[in-house]
Amino acid sequence: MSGETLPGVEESTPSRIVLHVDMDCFYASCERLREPALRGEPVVVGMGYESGETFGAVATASYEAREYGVESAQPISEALERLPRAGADTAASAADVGHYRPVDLDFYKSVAASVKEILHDCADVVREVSIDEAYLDVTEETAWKRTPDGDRTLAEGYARHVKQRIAREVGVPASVGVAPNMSAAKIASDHDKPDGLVVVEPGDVSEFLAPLPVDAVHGVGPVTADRLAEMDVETAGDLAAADPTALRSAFGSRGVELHDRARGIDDRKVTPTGRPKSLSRESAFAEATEESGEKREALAALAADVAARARSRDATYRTIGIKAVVPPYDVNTRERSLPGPVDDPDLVEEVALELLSEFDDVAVRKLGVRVSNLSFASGEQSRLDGWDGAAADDGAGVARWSEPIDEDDAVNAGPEGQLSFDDLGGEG
DNA sequence: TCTGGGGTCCTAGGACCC
DNA sequence: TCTGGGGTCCTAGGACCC
Repeated sequence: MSGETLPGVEESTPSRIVLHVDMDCFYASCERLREPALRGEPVVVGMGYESGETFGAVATASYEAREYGVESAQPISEALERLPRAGADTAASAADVGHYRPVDLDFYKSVAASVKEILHDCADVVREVSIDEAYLDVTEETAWKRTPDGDRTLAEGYARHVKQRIAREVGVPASVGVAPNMSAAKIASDHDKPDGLVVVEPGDVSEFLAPLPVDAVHGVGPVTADRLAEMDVETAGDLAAADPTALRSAFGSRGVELHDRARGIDDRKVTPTGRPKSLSRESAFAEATEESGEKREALAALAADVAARARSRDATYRTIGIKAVVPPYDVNTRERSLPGPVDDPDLVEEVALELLSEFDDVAVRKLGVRVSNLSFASGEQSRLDGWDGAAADDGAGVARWSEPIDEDDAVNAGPEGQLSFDDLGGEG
């Protein structure tokens, strides 16, 4: 029922309308965009994969490829066992082959930018979560009211409009979820992939969620799902009915949050995409290595890369860290904070190598470099010039600075933002 | 499931300060 | 001096997400 509030929940404002837009197997869709012969065929996009090779991991598998058991994050070698490569001289029948392509992130970003243009055109507030996913608050653009024939809500029509614009103007499929909050919208978009459109009206949220497996709730991963199962919590409905005190003692504040989500309660506002909190780069060795020169060389390259990326984004950093993954899979992190923010590639390398020295005598399978405690002190003005001012903090409808930069603060350059407006969309 | 890369948030102990 | 409490920062690790 339109406008109905959840039982027991004080709601002074009318229900919001949140869209979650999730591009279907986005990388594969992008490959099909420039190679239409791939439409309807099994497509596998591999990262670290090169044409004709067997190394790398699956970044995205099209739904056709998934039929063969190809999954995201799978080693390419394993994917190839389940779905041989087209064109290879295998014994497989011509019908049971897949098309393997290496990741081409620059191209995907260009496609994503077109999609995001449409999204920003359709909503005042857009939160871009990743290259292929975004939340839109469209409360101002449409309504939960039903159409005169009573068949559907205006919100559904609006969501269909967004979806069709993406399909028509960009040419890639999207699944869209519509609900009165972010959590439910996210689950709704996931509910009927690919090319889905699922609307959950206010008042129907708990009922919609109840039968779903508990890990459909955002924030419930394998570890939490196992622990919940031990508490006989298998579905979102079970979670909603669980004792919040027990959840808190088992999971802390997160437990309470998950309980709320399962009950259809999620008061988070859709806020524009913020600035990054950290920048990192990591890469795995073909096999674990103990050789010092190899490790140092790899780490130095990662350090240079991260530093360059920070500079290209006008970011300074106060903390430099490394990650060293030791077989079988022990993730070690070390970091060091500096007295003040810097933009200094040599220092990133120096500190990273110092931190690495602790791992001189052990074999590592993967290394990473990370900078954090970021500040964005310069270059904002020019970057804002391209902005049309449509996006806003808190949905207030105006772009604004929170406070003028204070000279003293600027000198001391604290880690937290001196400016509180949000970036339009990173490097999209 | 023996595992690729780029992120976010939370927790928890210790240092340090008042 | 063996001893209270609150707050913040730093570091390491863990869970989760796409």
